[in-house]
Amino acid sequence: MEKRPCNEPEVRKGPWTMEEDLILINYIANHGEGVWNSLARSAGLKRTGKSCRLRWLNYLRPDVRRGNITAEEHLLIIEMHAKWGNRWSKIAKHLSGRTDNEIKNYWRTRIQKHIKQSENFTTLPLNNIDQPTFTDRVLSSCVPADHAVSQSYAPNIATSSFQGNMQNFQSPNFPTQSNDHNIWAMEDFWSMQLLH
DNA sequence: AATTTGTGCAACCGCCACCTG
DNA sequence: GCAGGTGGCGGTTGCACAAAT
Repeated sequence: MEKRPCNEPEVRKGPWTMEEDLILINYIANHGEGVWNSLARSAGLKRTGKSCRLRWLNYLRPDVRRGNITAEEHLLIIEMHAKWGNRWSKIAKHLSGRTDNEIKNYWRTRIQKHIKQSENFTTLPLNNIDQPTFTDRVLSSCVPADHAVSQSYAPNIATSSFQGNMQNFQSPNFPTQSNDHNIWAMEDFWSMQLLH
């Protein structure tokens, strides 16, 4: 057993449970946001204020959108990152319902990875590059629409038992498939982003 | 079928700026 | 002006799951 000073409150870390989510949502519904440390204490959560704030802003807020980044959002992220660099919160403000954390993850896992791959390709002698194959790689490596729909869509919220417990709580809207309208080819994105 | 490797993402950490007494 | 508390931000880590072997 770990020893902890007896006057130091127990602090939970790691993944949030459904019960904790419910407590936080209900508390905020009744008392509003703000002063996160005292909120955590008052709500009876064994979490830091920071942890509560992060959980609320990134996952529990009713207006948070999760799931696939649309083609339009993808373009915006690239444009704004070119303009502002890693100012994720600033970028997130221009993508309604998206969080800085989500954009940051998206950039690192999809876009940055792709750019690295492309850099490796460009270091090859030109006559070694099979152009169609290169294009295929670009197309397949980072297509927003290829995300599994709701692949990780707020699993706690998505469960029916959770929704059953949540009166007056609107679950976030699923983003519409970008392919339903406005079809973009990845060449459009990367020609804009990589070639200048 | 079992194991290893790669990937995506939720959550934490550390730093800094701002506010208040 | 200073110290302590708090919020906000970007970077990093750890874990679960998928894909490859």
